[in-house]
Formats: sequence, structure tokens, C-alpha cells
Amino acid sequence: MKQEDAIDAFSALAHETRLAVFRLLVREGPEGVPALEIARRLAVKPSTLSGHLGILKRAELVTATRRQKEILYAPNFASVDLLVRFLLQDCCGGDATACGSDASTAAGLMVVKES
Amino acid sequence: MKQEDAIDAFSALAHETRLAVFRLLVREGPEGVPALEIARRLAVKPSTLSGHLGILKRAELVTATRRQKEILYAPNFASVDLLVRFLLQDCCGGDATACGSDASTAAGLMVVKES
DNA sequence: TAGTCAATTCGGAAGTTTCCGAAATGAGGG
DNA sequence: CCCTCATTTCGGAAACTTCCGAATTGACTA
Repeated sequence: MKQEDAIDAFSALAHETRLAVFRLLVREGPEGVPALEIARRLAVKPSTLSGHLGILKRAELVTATRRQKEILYAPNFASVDLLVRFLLQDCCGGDATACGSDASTAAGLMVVKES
Repeated sequence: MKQEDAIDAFSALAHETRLAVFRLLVREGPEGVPALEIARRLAVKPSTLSGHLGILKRAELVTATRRQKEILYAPNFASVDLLVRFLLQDCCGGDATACGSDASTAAGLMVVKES
């Protein structure tokens, strides 16, 4: 992952509506939710939502698949995983025990990094 | 964690210089690095960096501690952990096996969520 | 092919973020 | 107390982001 891609992903999530969309999709799971249903549930105008979905899609945080007339949006968990790994890469110069000592929860993320 | 806090954190990371600062601090570990050394290593003007460090600090992604004349900045791993948990909260309506099926790496993040 | 429903594109006004030089603040040491 | 060095604050111009109505595209059905 390049820095630029990480910035696209963080920018995409750094917005009230887009973060709400992503979390809604995470809750709903891999099946996906149609654009217009997302718009209705979050009380956002369809044209506005379309722009936001485009940004999330370009950042590869969501996938879009057509089902008849509708387009279903679903979260891309693999991208979140890559993003977190990128953020914590080479933590403490590679000696992960050095950061685990003061933040027990961070150790959990280190395990992810190693897996 | 409130949505607003998550947006502050994602916005903070959604910038070339700030992301580079955070990753530098992750690599350096919990000891911390003085502001002016960060500025030098990333070739950023001190006044510009100061604004960026303030944004990272307000988002609670870094901590600042004084050591004599210098202020040492260090990453806050616990906040990253909270942020990822917030993002993936109630994944697949609570049935984590539903998302693990198609993205093996995502399962790693789910483990974090459960720990 | 015409009709319908779902989703996207476009324009442009309003708001927000970014940058850096110069000046100000703050902490120590002599 | 004064000096020095580290860092922050301020201003204001340039660049980017956000919003939504109207028009458009695209896909399925009859």
C-alpha cells in the first residue's frame, strides 16, 4: 500500500456521512445494501450520496455489485486490514514487545500485523 | 468513542505530512521524538509542523511530553485500537463468522475486536 | 421500443483547509 | 534577571471540499 492510497482511505472516512455509510455497511455484512436504501436510512439526498459512495469506492473501502436495477454496496474488510497494517508498519523499529508494554490493547493490533 | 472523535482521527491521518509524522513516531516507538527533529527529518517548516502536531494531539493520536527544552511526541496506540474497533463495531450484525468467510485477513481484525 | 425505476453527472456558490514568515511564548542555564 | 533555543500563534491568500436540483445514463420489463 502506498501513502497516497492510505490518504485516500482516511480522507474517505473523515466525513460524517461517509463514515456513517461505511459503518452501516459493516453492520449489514457482505451481502450489500442498495444505494437508495442507504440514502433513505441516513436521510441523505441520492445525488449527494452518490458522490460519497464514489469516494468510498475509489478508496477501495467498499465494493459495488449490480443486482437487477439496484447497485449493492458492501464493505471491503481486506482494505481496512491493509490500512491498519500500513499505519502500524515497523512499529518500534520491529521490536513489537517495546510498545506492548504500555498499551495492552495495542498488542492486539500487533498480533494482527504478524498474522 | 463518538463519531465526531473518529472523524477527527481520520481527518488527522488524511494528510501527507501528518500521516508521515504518525508513521515516523510509530517506527520510533514510545520514547518520543522532539518536534524540531521531526521537522528536520520530514523537511517541513517548524511553524507548519506545529499546526499538524496540534491536530494529531487534539485527535489523541499522539501524546506530547516535555523533556527539558524539547517536547517529545509519541504515538498513542490505544487510540488506534479504539478507532479500529469503532469502525468495525457490530460487524455483520454481531455474527463475525459471516464476514470471516470471504476475507481471511478481516478475521484477524475481528479477533482484535473480541479481545 | 417505450416506460419505469435506480443511480450518476454537472455546475457553481458556500464553507473549510493548507501554507509559511514574522512575532510571541515558554523553559532552562548562566 | 537576561539570553538562548524550542515551539506555538497569527494573518490572509490559494487550493480543496461539500452540497443539492436538474438533467442524464443505464438496466430491466412488457
